[in-house]
Amino acid sequence: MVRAKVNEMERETSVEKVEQILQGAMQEFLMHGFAGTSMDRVASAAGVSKATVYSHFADKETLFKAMTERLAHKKYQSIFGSEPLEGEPLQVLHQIGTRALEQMSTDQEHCAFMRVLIGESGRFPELAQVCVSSMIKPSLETLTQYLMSYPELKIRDPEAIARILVGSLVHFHITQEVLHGENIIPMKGDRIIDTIIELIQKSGQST
Amino acid sequence: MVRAKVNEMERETSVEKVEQILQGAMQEFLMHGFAGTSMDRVASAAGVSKATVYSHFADKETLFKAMTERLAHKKYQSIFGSEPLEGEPLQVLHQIGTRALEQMSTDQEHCAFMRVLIGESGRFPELAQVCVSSMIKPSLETLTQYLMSYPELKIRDPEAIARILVGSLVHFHITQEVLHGENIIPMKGDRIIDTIIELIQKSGQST
DNA sequence: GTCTATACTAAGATAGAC
DNA sequence: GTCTATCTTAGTATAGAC
Repeated sequence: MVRAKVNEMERETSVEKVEQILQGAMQEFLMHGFAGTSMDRVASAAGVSKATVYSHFADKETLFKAMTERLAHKKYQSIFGSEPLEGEPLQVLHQIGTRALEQMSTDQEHCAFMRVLIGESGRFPELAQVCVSSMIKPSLETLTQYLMSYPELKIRDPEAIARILVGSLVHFHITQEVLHGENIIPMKGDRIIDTIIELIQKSGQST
Repeated sequence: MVRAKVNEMERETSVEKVEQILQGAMQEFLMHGFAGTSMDRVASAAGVSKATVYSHFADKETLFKAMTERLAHKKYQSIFGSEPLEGEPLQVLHQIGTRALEQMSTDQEHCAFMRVLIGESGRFPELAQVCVSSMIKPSLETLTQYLMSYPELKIRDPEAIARILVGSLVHFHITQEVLHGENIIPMKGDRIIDTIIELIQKSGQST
């Protein structure tokens, strides 16, 4: 009885440490990238000793991968995890776009995550693929499914439209916030969304 | 006379070295990022000693910035430097899109450059802005001007359309090649281009 | 201007005490 | 399981010879 309790507590303590380490790792890796991050700083940010970090993660690379995969899942949830919207399809698309832009520009973590993911994709190709599978693919599929469920929109290639929609918004985010272009090529994000919706709408009317 | 000649030769030798160093720096920085690159390897790749590198560039950061700015200019030229296309506007747009996708997917350097630029944009915000000014802004402006010069296309917001066009294609490149998603979410780039052209065309017909 | 050799610092990883 | 202290390597930058 007592023995079991102790084991349980030990396990919980350990889980807490792992959580702390992942938090600290996230903070440092997101800020400085893989090569720019030192294990000393990770340990310090996590509030544990460096040896403790190494007792839970074999090496820097393992820790980095664990951190990134967890974050990919979290980021996908934060954009597509909310309950599905109901209503007129074009209006729903408008809301989805607005919500996505809002999410990306509000969340500083998202900016940092994009930098690290893309920046390290050459040295960690499998990791980039995990993120494609767990974030981008489901996003595109969800959107495609939605578009296909409204034949009255008369969309000839829903997959391509989904890519155009996502691509335009993500690229807008990259130019404005990730690359700090807000003051150089200023623009309201709404114009992108409005224009795409307008294009989709009119393409359905024509012919 | 002789004195001038010697000066000239010295200067040329020096310019050659600078060129070598920038070449070596490009190779290393593009492959390993800023923090992941060592000045030893840069010197080695350039075929000069480390001290020579430091005699031409104050420090690692200065060298990195010089390399990046030069490359930004080069990349812009390679996509928008070719002579302007003539012909039916929608067909020209199609050619521009195809050429851009072709360029990006053929040129391995472009992939690496995107990784570094985005990956380091948090630590080098001014550098990212230089690239926005010298690559993205002129690209968008050129396209916008082109779209505006054909009022028969009946484009309501040319700037937004330019962003959608560029954004869709660049994001496609990012998902497929930069993030290695080709086998996870396969798609022919032509579908993106065809669909956008179709949308523009139909939006002009409608109403 | 360019090289070799080196000073100095920081980083990844581990040994050994508790 | 966790910590402090330490080993070892590697990296930035410079001094001094030619």
